[in-house]
Amino acid sequence: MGTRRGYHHGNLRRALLDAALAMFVARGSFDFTLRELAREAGVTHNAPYRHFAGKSELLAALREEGFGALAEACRAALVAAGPDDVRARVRALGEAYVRFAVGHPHHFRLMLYDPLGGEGPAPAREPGGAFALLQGSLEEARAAGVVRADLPTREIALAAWALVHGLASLMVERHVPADEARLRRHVKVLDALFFEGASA
Amino acid sequence: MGTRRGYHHGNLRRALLDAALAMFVARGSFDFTLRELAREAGVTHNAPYRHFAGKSELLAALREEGFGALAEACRAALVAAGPDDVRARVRALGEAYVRFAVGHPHHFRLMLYDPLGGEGPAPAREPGGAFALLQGSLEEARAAGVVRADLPTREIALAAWALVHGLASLMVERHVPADEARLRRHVKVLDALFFEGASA
DNA sequence: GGCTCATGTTGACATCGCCCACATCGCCCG
DNA sequence: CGGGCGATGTGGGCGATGTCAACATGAGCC
Repeated sequence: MGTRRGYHHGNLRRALLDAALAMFVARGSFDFTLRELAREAGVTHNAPYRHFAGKSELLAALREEGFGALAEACRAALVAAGPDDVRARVRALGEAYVRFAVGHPHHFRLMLYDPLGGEGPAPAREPGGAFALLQGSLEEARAAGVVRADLPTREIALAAWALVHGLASLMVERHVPADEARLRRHVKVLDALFFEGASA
Repeated sequence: MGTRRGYHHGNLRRALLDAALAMFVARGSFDFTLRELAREAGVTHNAPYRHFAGKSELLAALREEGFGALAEACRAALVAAGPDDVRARVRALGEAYVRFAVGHPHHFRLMLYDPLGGEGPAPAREPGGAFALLQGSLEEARAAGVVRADLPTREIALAAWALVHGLASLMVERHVPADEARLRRHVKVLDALFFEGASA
């Protein structure tokens, strides 16, 4: 990790982010200390301030990374699902979303846990474009005529997002055991709820 | 608030909890300080330790209260919905859940945000019995024959919970604007997804 | 080769969490 | 009714933290 060669570290920013992530994988919480990260990186207690204005800014950077990773996971799931079966694409998306959350619970929590910005105007930031992907896939599916026709696409998209995000959240917070079987069943339910006819 | 009459405060515990709640309504975060709460309550920096072993224990107490309040809100919604229309009962539950979250975002966040307990065995704590209520209502509905028949009740219950919890979470985290219209539409979607035939 | 600016260091201060011993007071029991 | 005891709050202290300001170092560019 913190293999510095001389006076300068080389890539302290990265090292700090990694240390922070490792820190709250070890504990369950985000209450690490900046000085601790500095020590971990082999640097004095003030070096981090050259890269982040404070703890909150460091967390924001991590959050950003998390959003990126989630979006990437979703895109990867889409290409893995192939372009043909629009219905399978939606399922793949939902599954990837939950799987990311369960696989990176700390990142997911952090992303979820923006400090509320002080009640200001709603930022309306969305988790890494995942919702846009989902909405797009649902539009494909609708165009293909497999989506149930009694609800507008926009509402279905929000419901699908909530369904998936809800399970992810419940599993990450361990209100529901995060086992594979449950995940698969949930995706099937999602399929049954939003699509018409038997699943593939 | 902190109207103490003499050496003793009278109800410091309550005062501290209220102060803590007020504190992260003011800011957006839980990073208040115990000393600050003590000042707010008009006692010295060590008095809180007579009531809570530390900050985490105070937060746990608040969480507990939140769970209680949520369960109460759900029960109230059930009685308000009346005993007859089992389908309306489910809708009322979902609506109450989201409404609670939107109405008490800090409490909801706090409840959501259990420090992960250090990766130990899943506590499987459920948000104030809300899930049990939902499951019960869905069983009523199934017995009445209004629930879609192609999915087991257990799965439907989990999906309904996820759907509702997901929207609550998305709204609290402001990924989705928390307006009334959206809430109502979402409840309608929930109804359409899980029940058969047109809604009342 | 020297300048400059980003990066890291050193020192300092107010504050925090938590530990200690001590003070005060409500309340029970004789 | 009065003494004592346990619960509650006080005061002081220690190590650690976040953040500020001044200084040191060295990489890159001319």
